[in-house]
Order: sequence, then structure tokens, then C-alpha cells
Amino acid sequence: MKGKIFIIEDEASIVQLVQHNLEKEGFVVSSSLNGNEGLKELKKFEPNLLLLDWMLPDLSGIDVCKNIRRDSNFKSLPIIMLTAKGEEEDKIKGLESGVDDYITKPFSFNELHARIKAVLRRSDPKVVANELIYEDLKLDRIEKRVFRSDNEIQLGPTEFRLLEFFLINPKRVYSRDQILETVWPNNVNVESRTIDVHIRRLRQSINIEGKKELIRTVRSSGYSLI
Amino acid sequence: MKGKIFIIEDEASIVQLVQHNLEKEGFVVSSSLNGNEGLKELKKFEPNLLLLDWMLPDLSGIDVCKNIRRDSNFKSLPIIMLTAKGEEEDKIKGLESGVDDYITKPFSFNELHARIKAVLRRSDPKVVANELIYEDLKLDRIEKRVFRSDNEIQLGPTEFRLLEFFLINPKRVYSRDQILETVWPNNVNVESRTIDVHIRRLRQSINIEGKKELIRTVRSSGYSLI
DNA sequence: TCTTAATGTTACAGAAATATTACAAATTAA
DNA sequence: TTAATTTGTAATATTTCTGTAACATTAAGA
Repeated sequence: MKGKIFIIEDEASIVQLVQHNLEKEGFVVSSSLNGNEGLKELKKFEPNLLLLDWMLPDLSGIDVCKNIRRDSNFKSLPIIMLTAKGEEEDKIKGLESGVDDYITKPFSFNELHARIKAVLRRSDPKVVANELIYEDLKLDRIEKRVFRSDNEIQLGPTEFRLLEFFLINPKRVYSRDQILETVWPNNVNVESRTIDVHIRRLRQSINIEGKKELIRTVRSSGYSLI
Repeated sequence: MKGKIFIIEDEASIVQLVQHNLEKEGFVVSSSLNGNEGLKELKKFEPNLLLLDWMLPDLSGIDVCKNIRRDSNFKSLPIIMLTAKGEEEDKIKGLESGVDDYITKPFSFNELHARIKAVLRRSDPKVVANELIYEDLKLDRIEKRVFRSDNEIQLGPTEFRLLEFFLINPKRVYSRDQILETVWPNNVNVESRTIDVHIRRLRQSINIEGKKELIRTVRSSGYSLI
């Protein structure tokens, strides 16, 4: 899980291309085809980054942008604006609307990917870091390895993603629904109790003799990494 | 695979000559005849080195160069500038644009080849090294031989390239897609399961009695050299 | 203390991913 | 040309992972 990205863009073909590729890269992606709905869904989804079309059927990208910046919860949500050629690039660039970067259509996916990584690295390094570390726990995303106090730990794919997820925001408590939404592939239906089982498996794997428990149960709320 | 080289140059005859010879040398080569398209394709192609013409029909080589240096993903992409005689060599030489080397047209392929190797050796030694070594495994690119603990091992061409690929970035996990993309010739369509079979063949060849397995399967992700 | 809801634990069957094998087609060497 | 090697694929076997259900335990309020 390399973070959550929300897309507001009315050209379905672009959305499809971008969404598919981002998912292949390990991002969790959700999208909306217009501004008003997009705003609502975005606030539910809580992305790490927003890809926002400049020209939308209802609101303009700028309006969406302003709305977001007014909301204290999303004041610092990184935004990359998607613009068609000729849409007054300079204007956008100099804009006070608080866009973090912009990219001109048509763009290659690699170009976009590069910009996304750059913006995320600035705003939220953990989302794209190669190594996630918390206390004596280390997860290497490149080598796909996990260590506790330098002892390597074998994890199944789901447990790996689960731990990766917790490591991005240690101490934060996540509900089962939130965990499901980001750790499991889209559109999969699993019982929320299934998570308990995976938590148990993860605990069993990362707990080593004499070291403290790393996953905390918060009754009636969910789980967190300590 | 000695690395990927991208060429931006508008004289088709030069492109043809250089591309053909570089491919014969084992590089993967792609090219574009102008600056704007070149930039896009380059970012898709992700080369290890760029050969860049100083005078292009649309952008100048310098513009291309600056664009590349501004992109954090390609900040350190080695660039060799191709210039016609008389194009103010001193200017180029002293330039801040971040060119790694330059060569004056007309040049012999050997001259160019030497510079490419030199630049790559500085920036990314493994890409051009004659010998790739990891633990007791040695691959000699010149003689096309592979040794495990000094015992020579016979590999088929595909297994050789596969091992070469893994040796450039040991420990890193590659997906089947990534392996296909770089180990197989361009535009070839093979089932991704085919890789499993080649992995098996490679394993069978490089595993010797009593020594540890060198290729690691990472379920749901791919393979890595240990 | 008792009750109840939430979480922990276990075992297991089906699913999914990978390993292995065999073979025919393609390529290369002789 | 023939023989030998290499390649890709499909079929089959094996391994590992997943989700669920059933039962056990715990926490917290009545």
C-alpha cells in the first residue's frame, strides 16, 4: 500500500488509464467524474493525494481546490492539477489556489507517476519511503522483507500489507472498515471478523520472545500499531 | 542487457547507425526525432543514459536537458550531448545544464561507445561492469560464462540474461511484468507463467549440492536474487 | 457476580499462487 | 539437411494462503 489517491476527472478514459496503472503500482485509488460528488467522496475516502481536473462539468478545478483548502481536515492535502494544453499554464502555475503541481494533458503515465512520487515525498514521506521503521520493526518495500530486532520475519502477502499499512501511521487507531478499505483489494467482500484473524496472524509473526506486543486492540474501535 | 539508452537526434542516419551498433553491443535502445516527444518517451522508457542532440527542430538540447534535471526521477540521468563542430564547444563544456560528456560530430562509433562506457561506469558501475558478482556467483559478460563457487555453469541465453538482470540489483524483488519488460526482447508477448519455467531452469542450473538456494520466491510479488 | 458484546483462537476447506513436467515448435549448430 | 538445443505453453502437482465458522476468552457495565 503506497497510499491512497483520489481522482476527480470527467474523461473516463483518463481515469481508467490512470487508476489502473496507479493500482498496479500499489496505490489504493478511488475516483469521481464531477466536482460536487467528488468533494463528498474525497472527504470520506481520505486520500494522501488528489488528482484534479481543471475543467469539470459542474465546478471548476479551482472551486474544488478552494473548498478543500477551506476544510481544516484537508488544508494540506497535496493536489496535482490536470490541465489541457493551452489552459493558461502560467495562470495556474502562479495561482494562489494552493495546487502543489500540475501536469499538461496528454501526459504519459510515467510522467504523472514521477510527479506523484515527488509531491508525496515532500508532503508525506512515509507514503513512498522504501523503508518503514518503527522502534525495532523494519519493513523493506523493495526487498519485501520484514525484520524485528534484526531477525527476519516471514509474512504472507496480506500480513505484509497489513503491517505496511500500520507502519505508515503508527499509533493511529484504525477501524476494521478502514483497514478493509485500504489493505484489501478493491471490491472484495470479506467479513470484518476476518481482520481479527489476520491481526492474530500478524501478531504471532512479529512477536518475539521477551519483546513487547506491538499491536494494540482498542475495544470497540479497532487496532493500532502500539 | 547492458542497460537502456535513449537517443534524441533528428538526423535519421545518425540514429540508425548508433542505434544499430548499440543494440549489437547488447544495449536496449529507443529513440525519438524531436525534443518534445523525446522527453515524453524518454520518461516512459526510463533509460540508463541519454544521447542528446544539441540542435533539435523544436527544443534545443539545453531545454531538454533542463527539463530532465528538473524532474526528480531523472535528476541524475547521465546525458551525453551530440554537437556539430563549431557549435561553441566551450560554451557547452562549461555549461551548467548538467551534461555529463559531449562528443563532436562526426564521430566514430567506437569513440561514442568508449564515452558511453566511461559515463556509465561513473554513474552506475554495474550496468557496464564486465563481471557481475554476488556471493559465490560470478557472471562474465565478455566471455559469457557463469560460475558458482568456481564451477562453471552452462546456461541457455534466456537464463543468462535473467541471471544478469538479477545480478544488477540483487535482493530487489521484481514482478513478472518487470522481468518480462527488461529480460525479454521488446514487443514480445509471452505468458507471465513462462517466467516461472525459466526461473525453474535457472534455479536448477545454479544450485549446486549443499549450497543455498539463490533465488527467492516472494509470493504475490515476484522473484529476487536472495 | 452475572451478562453480554467484543475480541481471541483454532481448525479446516477451498482458493490462489507457484513448482514441475512433458512436449511440440522454433532456433541454432553441425 | 539433420541433429541438438532452446523456448514457450499447457497440463498437472504441490504448496501456501485466505476466509469463515465454531468455540473460547476477556472486558465492562448492570
